[in-house]
Amino acid sequence: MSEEKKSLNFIEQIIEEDLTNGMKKENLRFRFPPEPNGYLHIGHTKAIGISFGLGEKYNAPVNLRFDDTNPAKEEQEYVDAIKKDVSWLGYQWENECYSSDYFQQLYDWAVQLIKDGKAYVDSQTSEEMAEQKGTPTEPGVASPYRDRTVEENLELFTKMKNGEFEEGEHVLRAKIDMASPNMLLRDPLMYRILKKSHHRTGNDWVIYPMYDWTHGESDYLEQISHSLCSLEFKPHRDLYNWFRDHVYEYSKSDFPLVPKQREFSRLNLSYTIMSKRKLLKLVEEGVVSGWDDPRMPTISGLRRRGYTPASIRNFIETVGVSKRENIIDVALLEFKIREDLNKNANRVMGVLNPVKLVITNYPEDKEEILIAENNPELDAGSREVPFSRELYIEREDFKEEANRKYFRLALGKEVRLKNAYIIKGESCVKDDDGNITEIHCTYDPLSKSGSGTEESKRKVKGTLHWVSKKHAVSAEVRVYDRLFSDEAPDGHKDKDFMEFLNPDSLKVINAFVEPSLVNSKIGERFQFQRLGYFNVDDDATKEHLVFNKTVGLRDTWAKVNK
RNA sequence: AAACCUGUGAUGUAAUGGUUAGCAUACAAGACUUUGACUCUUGUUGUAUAGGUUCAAAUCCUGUCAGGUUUACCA
Repeated sequence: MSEEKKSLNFIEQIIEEDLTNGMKKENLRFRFPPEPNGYLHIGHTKAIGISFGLGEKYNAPVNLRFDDTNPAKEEQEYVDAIKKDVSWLGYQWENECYSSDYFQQLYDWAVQLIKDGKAYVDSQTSEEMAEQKGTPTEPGVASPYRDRTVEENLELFTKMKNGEFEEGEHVLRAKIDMASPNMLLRDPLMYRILKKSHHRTGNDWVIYPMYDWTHGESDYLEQISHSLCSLEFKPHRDLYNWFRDHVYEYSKSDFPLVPKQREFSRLNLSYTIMSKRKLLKLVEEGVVSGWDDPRMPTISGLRRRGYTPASIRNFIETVGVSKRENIIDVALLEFKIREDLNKNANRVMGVLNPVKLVITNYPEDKEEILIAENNPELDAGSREVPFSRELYIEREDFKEEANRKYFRLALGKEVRLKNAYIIKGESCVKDDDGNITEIHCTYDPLSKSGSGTEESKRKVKGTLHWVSKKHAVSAEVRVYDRLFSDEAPDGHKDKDFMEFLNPDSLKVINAFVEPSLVNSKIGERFQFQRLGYFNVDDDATKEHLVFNKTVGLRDTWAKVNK
């Protein structure tokens, strides 16, 4: 535990600096502010990890705030899903907040701004306003309504609030600077009329505050010390500060602390997309089965896929925080889940691509119960696995002839059956098309695993997993591949991300697994030895087992074999 | 040719002017192995570029180049 050696990321450095400049540690407060218009994805876990991580590090409160200022897109379903996902990741929020709870306060402040000549009602169309806005290189021009009197503005704004106008007739704008090089400062909108029911406030309001007017003030009301967001909000910072500084003048006695916005780069993962809008499209077009499809980069998808909260948190930790654009190799995420599951998942045997193996010198009616260790990494005990004359092994684990690089079963070659005996390939049976239907072998009765005999200690190069044919339990196994075939599916200007969909991202297999798995529970995770990590899918029932392949084991042989 | 932000191996990040630029992943070679896994050992690749300041620059300054962001009644 060398605390002093651990380096700080740039946000931690800012906080440390604020602390040395006199900010009290008790005043540290953070927030995670999702809009409830979709499910959380792996990209959000970075933001979650940063703010909640800071909360843990400084023992400071972190609010979960729903940024719900657009009734057209937000739904309770998403609120529930977001809360579930954040909790599942293992974070606890101090307060559950809603921007919509601040609508009245925001309105009151807006009225004050109008009275101070800092805001006005504009009555042009959005097209007209867009035209006046100018471009980054040319200044904008003032709206003809910019100099309305305070009285007129007040009257119009009140009528807007009272629902006396239709959508689009008027908006409230902050009066800042139409010539600012920062386009966001060219009299940004504060309110628009939206005659839609809100998931929390119902029909109480027909004017809704815009993001910029809402977000910073919500931070201020909650007395957030550091408001952390992603880089695309950097240009908003000037506006954040403008609003904040005015509101502070109105309310500093009640709310003395001034929040500070800082920006970090968002997370991008290779071979996937991270846009809610695009993920929604995958769901709506039925490309995936839902937001929690195991191929989705959503938290709910990863959860269903078999990822653990710890693996995701470790991943985020390793990725770090900076201000540069990045694409993180999905291999790192896979490493993190393997690392966790290798340590914690019990080992079992299952055969995904079965071929029959007959041990010709094993007695017809004999059955044995063999002992198999659950997890060599842990003291996780052992289980019983039935063994008999006829087994299933993987089709890839047998070749009639093989070179010395091939460690598996071949005619005349020996391998060990995991937890069982050493066998030797003798012959195989083929159908009319030349496909192998049955493999015949002989076994060495003295080589039984753990028996302590000389024969049992013999080294053979290969070890195969297997399932006793008579005792095998059939199971549906869903094998996933990446959803997109391109490293950056939405990184092409000339091509739509849908063009890169991988048609083979899901394969459904009928497999045979060892009988101990009939008692497995939904969500339970296992290592299928030599194959990978699998978990029990939500669709599984007692009668019909369903497994998801979380991730394969690292496979050096597959690389050599290519 | 606007403003702002960002450039460190393949990827991500560290070094906060001061030893051979560290760590993780990835990749490669080997050891071990009743999982071709895990673990262990070893190895390859890097400070965008040109100047400047300094005894000393990845770090500070200037130019160049490259990438990103901003022109929603979305957040």
